[in-house]
Amino acid sequence: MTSGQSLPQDPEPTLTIAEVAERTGLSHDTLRYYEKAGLIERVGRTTGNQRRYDAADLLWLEFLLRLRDTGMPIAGMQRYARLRARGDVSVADRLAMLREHRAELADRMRALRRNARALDAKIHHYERLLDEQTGTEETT
Amino acid sequence: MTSGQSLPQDPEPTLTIAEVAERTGLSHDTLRYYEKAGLIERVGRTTGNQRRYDAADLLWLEFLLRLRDTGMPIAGMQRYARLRARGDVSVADRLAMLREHRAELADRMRALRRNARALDAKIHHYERLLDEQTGTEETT
DNA sequence: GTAGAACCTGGAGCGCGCTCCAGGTCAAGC
DNA sequence: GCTTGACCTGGAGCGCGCTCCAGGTTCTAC
Repeated sequence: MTSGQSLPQDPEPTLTIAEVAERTGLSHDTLRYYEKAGLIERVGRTTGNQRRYDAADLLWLEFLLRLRDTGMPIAGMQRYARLRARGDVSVADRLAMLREHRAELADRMRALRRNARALDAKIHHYERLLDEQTGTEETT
Repeated sequence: MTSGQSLPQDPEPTLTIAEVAERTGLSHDTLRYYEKAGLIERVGRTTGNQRRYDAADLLWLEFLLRLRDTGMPIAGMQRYARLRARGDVSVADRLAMLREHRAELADRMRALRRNARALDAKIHHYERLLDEQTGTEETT
């Protein structure tokens, strides 16, 4: 019933911060910062107060990274994390957030495609220009 | 021979900073900042030292915005602007920069599409989940 | 049991891309 | 010619998302 796809296997909190940093590409500092910022719910600890992450933490971090990489600011992720912490009652709100974020992403992707086409045009322009220059110089 | 498409009409420097701000969406401060940073070559001035932009300035600004909006940092734009200032001899270098930038843009767009698909999956998951919840509550 | 690496905390600092401010000059309308 | 709003400059400040630091604790290997 609980998830567990495509990841290590242990549902137990066994990953050190260094291992999670390695897997997510985040730095130790960023992981601690995200936790302090409330993006990650309090991570498990050893008796000696060192963090031990589990597979679910890793999945959640990967999701956060998806939000981040699609342009959601930390404040947005905090809002989402707070909703998530409230459990199933917040599913509708989370869905609304995701839909809105998805729509903004679509807008930005459209804009990028427009700009990419314009860049392509400029590149082609320069390619032609260079061909001419080179041709001219060769005949000199 | 000099350009002049799709824009006002006057090749003369007649646009005040306010007008350029309006057309580009940049603030007055940002326009001055870009000039100070060397992104825009010294803009024309009135005898009273006030800026007057011409159509070419506007085209260049629009191009800069395209670079910015596709993720090029200021330092990159500065490099490009310096090349441009050297004239035709730098066409090959500018082309190389544009190609590299275009390739990075393609990478980022690919990553965005991947992330967008993952978000869609999550959204659909929540939609199904919500349907179930709602259904359950209705029968209560 | 001890060395050395990994980890902890709170808080300061940084790079980026602007944005704001103070204190002045200029221009357009009356 | 005067007012008022737009503009000027140099430089300080800001919000974001980390990143670094000091000073201490814990873990691992020997």
